[in-house]
Amino acid sequence: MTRFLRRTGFHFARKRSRGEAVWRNAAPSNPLTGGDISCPSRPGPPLAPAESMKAERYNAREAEPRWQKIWQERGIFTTANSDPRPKYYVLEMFPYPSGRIHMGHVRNYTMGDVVARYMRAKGMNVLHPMGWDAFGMPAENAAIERKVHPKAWTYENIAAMKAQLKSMGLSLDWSREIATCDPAYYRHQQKMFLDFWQAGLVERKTSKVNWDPVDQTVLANEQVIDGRGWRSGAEVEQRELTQWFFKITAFSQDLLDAIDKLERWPEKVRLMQKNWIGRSEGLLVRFALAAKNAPKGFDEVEVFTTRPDTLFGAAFMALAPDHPLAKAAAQRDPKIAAFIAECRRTGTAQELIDKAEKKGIDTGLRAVHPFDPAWQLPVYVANFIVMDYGTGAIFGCPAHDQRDLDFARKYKLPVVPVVVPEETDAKSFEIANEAYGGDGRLANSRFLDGLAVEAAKEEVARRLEQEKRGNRPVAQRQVQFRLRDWGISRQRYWGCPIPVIHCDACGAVPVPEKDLPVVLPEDVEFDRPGNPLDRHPTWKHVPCPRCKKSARRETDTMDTFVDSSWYFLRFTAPAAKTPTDAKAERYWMPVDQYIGGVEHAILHLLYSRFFTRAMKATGHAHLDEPFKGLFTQGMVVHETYQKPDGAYASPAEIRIETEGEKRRAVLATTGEPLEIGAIEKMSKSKRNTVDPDDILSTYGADTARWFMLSDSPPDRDVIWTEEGVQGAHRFVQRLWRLAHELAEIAAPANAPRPKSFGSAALAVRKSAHAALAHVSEDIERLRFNRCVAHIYEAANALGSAIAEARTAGLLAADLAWAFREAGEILVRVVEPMMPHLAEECAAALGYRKLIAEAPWPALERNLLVEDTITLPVQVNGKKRADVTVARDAGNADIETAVLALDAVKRALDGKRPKKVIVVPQRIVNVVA
RNA sequence: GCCCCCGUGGCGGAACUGGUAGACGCGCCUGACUCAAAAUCAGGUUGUCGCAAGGCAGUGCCCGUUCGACUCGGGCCGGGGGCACCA
Repeated sequence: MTRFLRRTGFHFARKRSRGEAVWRNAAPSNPLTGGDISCPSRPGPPLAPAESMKAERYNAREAEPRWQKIWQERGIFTTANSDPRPKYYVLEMFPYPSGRIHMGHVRNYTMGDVVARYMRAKGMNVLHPMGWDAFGMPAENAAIERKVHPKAWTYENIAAMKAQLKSMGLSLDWSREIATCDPAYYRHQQKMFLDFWQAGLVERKTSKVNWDPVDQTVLANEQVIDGRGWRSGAEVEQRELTQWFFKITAFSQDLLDAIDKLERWPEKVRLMQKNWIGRSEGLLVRFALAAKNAPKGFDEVEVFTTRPDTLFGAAFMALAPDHPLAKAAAQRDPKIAAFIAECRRTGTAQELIDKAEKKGIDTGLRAVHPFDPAWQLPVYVANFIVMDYGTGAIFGCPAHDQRDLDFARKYKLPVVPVVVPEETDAKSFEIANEAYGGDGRLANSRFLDGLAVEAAKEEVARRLEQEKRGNRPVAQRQVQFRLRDWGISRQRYWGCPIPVIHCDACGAVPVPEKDLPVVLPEDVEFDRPGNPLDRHPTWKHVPCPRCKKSARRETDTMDTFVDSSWYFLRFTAPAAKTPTDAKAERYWMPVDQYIGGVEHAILHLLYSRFFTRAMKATGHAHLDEPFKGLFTQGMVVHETYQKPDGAYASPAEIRIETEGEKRRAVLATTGEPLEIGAIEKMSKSKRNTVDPDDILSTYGADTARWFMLSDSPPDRDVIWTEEGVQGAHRFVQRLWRLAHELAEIAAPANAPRPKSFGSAALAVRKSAHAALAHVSEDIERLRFNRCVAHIYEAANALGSAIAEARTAGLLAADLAWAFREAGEILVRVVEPMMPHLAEECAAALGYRKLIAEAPWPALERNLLVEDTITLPVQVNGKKRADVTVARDAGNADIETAVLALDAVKRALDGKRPKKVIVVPQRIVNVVA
């Protein structure tokens, strides 16, 4: 299974123009209807499935695979790059092939599919691809635990998940499928690594990492629990390792600035990214060290501050434990060394140190205040200063920084307020246990007194910039970012090899392009911890490409976030010989609508934004921002059930019993009572998962899709309930029955449009077009729960109209025509959400083509406006009556009509109204 | 600790830009069909007073702006999320 993917690519895609279907595989045409669809799985005319069954119920299990097969055979979801229509690129975050899809996937892919099908109906050339984020640790864990090769495990999982996704009836272009573990994919990633390197966007440097000594690998921060490796339980060490980095910080400012232009991104995500990048403007200030006891080679300390205005409130200076000066001081004072060692130890237990006390030790060194040579500040080493932000040293101003205040109180340092809130007396302003971080005027600050905070910052910067010491200004303005470079080295097997060869003579040498890809060797053992690439007998040993002497391959592989940072670009031309095809990339990018979980709000999305910029810089892309529209969907959550002994029971094992409005859960087998617990994210540990396979086989894909969209706004969590699913399933059946009822009474497919419509027919048309208008708008704004409500409403209205027509006995031609129109609109607007049912209903209505290929109905706007309008009438803001007037009635006429109403007369009690407010087309308020 | 978001019936949620609060669904109640049940169909369902017509209260709590506030402003309470010694 080396090439499981058949990449047909765009050049093989069939050509077709809009509206002209090419149905090469179709069964012989029905002579009466022309290019009919027929169902390859069953003989007979197109109406067979609906008519011949004559069953009372819609059988999703039989119908869904049948339609899926027809769609596939017609290739209607295969997208051509050469299509002249405007493009629309819909993408859902591709899955990790864990082996089974979960409900979160069902929700995610359903949403994307609704958008894709809608845009297709609106005449767009839609790209809606799918692939696999196929590298990663679970495959290696499986290899260790179950002795399966990561590759075999991964591809088996892909096959299983693909089958599951297919059963959902998603309109995906499977011809573009990619798997990131395929050398055909990662070779381009290696090429880009080299290009980035050449462009100065890759760097090799040492950094501190969490090292698991048992598993012999680097752990990500989230894999360290209470200072121990999550798998091995071994105490994690801080190690200095030489690693490869992508220089994402080269784009810090641009990544920040561009966020404002991402208008179709959730505000929440934009804010999270801004905070993550964490820009702050400040001043680098050089503090001279008092000469008498400064260690050799140190005559000053540089400090970064965002509050230079508070310089006269300085009480101390503090150094990070890793600061070079702290290390120098430790060498001659064992007490300082001991303190630094203590800081290192608490360094791993994240949660605990968060609340840890501010602690420090006086080094005995003294720093000189930049504005007053006679003023010396004690220099401490402190546990709350980190080396990798700013300069690893600060000056502490206790009055205006809580941490500094806590520290000052502990070590009895002076607390002098230098910023005083407006309209507060500087003399009486005191700091107790809360630092003052607000705005105000400067005080106790010599030449700064009376200035506003901003002006004081400016004044300090101006003065210190001009002052020189040793030929350099004492201070300079600086912008700091919280964002760090992206370390991509992982001591792992199942990842993209970093295409570098280490030579003792030449250093790190790029693998020549002709030797790409560097393919993972398949003969590896997982019997020992550590990276199998590192101990592979042959793979590692290669001649240096430059000097030909024996050299070693880089055995680290890339962080899997790299794989997912450009897959959306690869989808535009998945078979291209270069990472991207310029023409296809230009046509398709950016992704118009990207849909996925909020958990990727920062890392994946920020890395992708960086990668796209880096690809632009190296000529592989034409734009900076890959995702024009982003939507983050909520989770699927479920009730939990606990037995008296605390063990959890799964939804499949329980039964809900109701007594009036009381619900209680019991174990289905024994009737043992269960406690209904909190509604939580579906997880194995709480056993509150629902298997999509069970739902799909019991109710069918359409029911699952419909329920996923119906209950909650898509960005919020949706509670999966059995009752809700059954409700969705009832609607599936109801629509199906409705279609069959309509088939009996509606006008034939090509009946001529009546010249005019009576009131009954008009009402049917109005309700259908109102639904059409609402559904269109709500899909465009991704408000799927409202689409669902409007479809319910339309179906209810249509059902009532049919019942009325039945009662009346006589069916006028105009009403029969309106019924047909309404039925077709209803089926069409249902299709993005329940595509199989829509096809089935359309067939029942005598529709001869695929509804999935039918254009979106044209909206007749004039049906949305009424001749008369009913306005609510308020008296003093409380609704008392309604008034019906002509749509274009003047305010004076409305006022007269309102004052004539009984309810208004009663409320006014014979008095004259003070005022009558008429809000056109909205409301009337009478002020008594 | 800092930043952000959210509080509406028994439940999930509607309510466009300040203009009829509770659309639609779930659940529940009543009725029809049935020997019965399921399914289906019809009706009801914010609370409260009332036989009714209708009245009163009501969108976490308090205050304000407005002819009019779920919506805007201030304060508080509760829930969720992000970041975390970021100088």
